[in-house]
Amino acid sequence: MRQRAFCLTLHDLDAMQTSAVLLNRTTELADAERRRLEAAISGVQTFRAGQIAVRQGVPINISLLLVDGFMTRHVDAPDGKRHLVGVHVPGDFVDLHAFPLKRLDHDVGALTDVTVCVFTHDDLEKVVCDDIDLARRLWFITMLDAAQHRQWIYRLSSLSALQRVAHFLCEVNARLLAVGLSDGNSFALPMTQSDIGEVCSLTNVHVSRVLRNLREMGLCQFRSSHVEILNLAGLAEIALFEPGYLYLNPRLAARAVA
Amino acid sequence: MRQRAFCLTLHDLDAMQTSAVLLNRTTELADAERRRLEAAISGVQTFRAGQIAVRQGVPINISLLLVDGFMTRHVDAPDGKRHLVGVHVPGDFVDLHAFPLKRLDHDVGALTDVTVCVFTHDDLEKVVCDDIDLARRLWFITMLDAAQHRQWIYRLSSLSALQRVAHFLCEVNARLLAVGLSDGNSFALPMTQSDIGEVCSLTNVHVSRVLRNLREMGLCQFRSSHVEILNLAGLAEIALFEPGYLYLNPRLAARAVA
DNA sequence: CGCTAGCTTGATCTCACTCAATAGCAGTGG
DNA sequence: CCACTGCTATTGAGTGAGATCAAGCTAGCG
Repeated sequence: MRQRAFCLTLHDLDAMQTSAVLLNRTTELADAERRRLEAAISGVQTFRAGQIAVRQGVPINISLLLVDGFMTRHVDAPDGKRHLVGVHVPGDFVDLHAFPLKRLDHDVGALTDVTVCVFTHDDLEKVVCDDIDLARRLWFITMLDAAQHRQWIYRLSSLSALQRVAHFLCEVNARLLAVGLSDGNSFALPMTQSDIGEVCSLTNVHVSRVLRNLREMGLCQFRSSHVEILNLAGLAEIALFEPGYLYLNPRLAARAVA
Repeated sequence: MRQRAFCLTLHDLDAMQTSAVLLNRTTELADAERRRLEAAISGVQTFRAGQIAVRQGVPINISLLLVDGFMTRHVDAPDGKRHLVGVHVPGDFVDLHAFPLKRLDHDVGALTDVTVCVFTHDDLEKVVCDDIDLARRLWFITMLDAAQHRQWIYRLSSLSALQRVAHFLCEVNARLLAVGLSDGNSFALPMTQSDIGEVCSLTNVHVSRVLRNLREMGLCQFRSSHVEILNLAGLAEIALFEPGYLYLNPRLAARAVA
C-alpha cells in the first residue's frame, strides 16, 4: 500500500514558514479563504526521493499539497516503464483531482525528498460545502493542471528538441517565480538530464547536446541541479513560450518572459 | 467575436431524441440530476465545420455541451499554426472548464458541422449551489478531460506511429461506445488522415502508411470517414490501450478492449 | 469537363536514437 | 588512504523512424 514516513508535525511546518509558499500558486486567494483552507490541513508527511505517494487505481480519500521538493505524475504502462505526464513544484496541490475522481489513472511519485500537507476528502467536503467561492477556487486549481497538460501536448507535438527543453525551463521558471522559488532568472531544479529527457520525450544523450546548444547560444545553463537563465526573452522566444496557460497575474506573466 | 448560427430550438433538439446522447458520457448520473441539468439548457446552437466556437483568451460566460458532430481543442501558437490538443465527441461538455477558468488557453473549433447545447454560467452557478452532488459531478467531468490529456501525452511521448494511431482509434471507439455511437467495432469518424496526423503528431503521408499497415495486419480499416475494427483485442494490444483513464463503468471498459 | 481535396506511393533526407567509450563525482568499504 | 561501484554527464559514430518532396491517383462537385 502507500508508503509513508511521518516526520514533521503541523507545528514544524509553521516553523518552516511554509505558509509563505503554501498556496501562493492560487493567486487571488483571499486571506480568509487561505486561512480556512490551512485550517483544514490534517497533517504533514514526507516521502523519500523515488517513493510512490499515490498509486494508480487505488481508491483514495486524501489529497496532498506539495510544500517542499518536486513530485511527478507518471503512467505505469503495460510495458512496465515510467512515463512522465506531469511535474509538480512546491505550492501545487498534487492530487487534488483525486477529490472528484476518487482514484487516479496514474501514479504520483517523489522526484526528490518531499514534504506535503494532507487534506482528507471529508475535510475538503466540508470546506467545499461551506464556501462556494473556495470550492470554485479548488476546481480552478485542478483546471490549471489540465491547462499545463495541454501545453505539454503542444510541446511534444509541435516543438523541436531544443524548443522543448527551452519551453520546459521557461515553464518551470514561471511556476517557481509564482511561489518565490525563482528570482526570475535562476532557480534550483533538482532533476537529472534523464528526468528532463522524460519530460521532453528525449534521450538523456540528446538532452545533454541540447543543453550544450542552449549554453553556447548564451540563453541558459543547467549545472548541478541549478538553472541560470542568461537571456530569458531570447529563451522564451525560441521556445515559443507564452505563459497565458498558467493564468498568472499580469505582473508575474510579464516577468515570466522578460 | 464569437461566430454563431442559431438554427435549432430546444424543441427541435428533443425531437432529434438527443437526450439519449445527452450526458450519457457522465455515467452514473442519476435521472433526477440529469433532468435538473437538462432543465438548465438555455439554448441550442450550430456551427459549421471549421468555425471557431470559443476563442483563446476571450472572457466567456457560457459553456457548450456537444450533441452532434465532432469538435477540437487547439492552441494557436505564435507561429500561427493550429496544434490539436483534444478531440470531442457527442456527449462531451466541450468547454465546461471555462466555468471555473472564465477564459480559455486554447480555441475550441468545429471539426464537422456541429450542434451544441448552451449553458450560461449563471445557470450553472445555480445548479452548482443547489446540488452539491451534481456540482461534484461536473467537476468530475472536467477531470475526465484532464485524464484524457494525460493519456494523450503518454501516446505522444511513448508510442510509435503505428501504436499512436491504434491507440487513438481505440480511445475514440471507447468514447463513442459510451454514447451509443459505436457498436464496439465500427463507427463513423468524420476526420481526414491529416486530422489524425495532427492528433498523433504525424504527417498525413505517414498516417496513410500506418493505416495501410493496420489494414494489412487485419486489425482495422479506415475508409471514407468510417472505422471498422476487425480485431479489437489485437488493436488494443499493440496500442497498449488500457481504458482505465476513461473511467467507464466496468461493462463498457471490458467492451472497449474486446 | 476541369477543379479541388483527400489519399497513395516512391525517393531522399534529417533529427534524434542507439550504441559505445570516457570522465567526473559521491558514497562505501577495506 | 585507495579501490570499487553506481550514477550522471559528455562526446563520437552509425542507424532508423518518420519527415519532406514530388508525382500520380481518386472522387465529389460546380
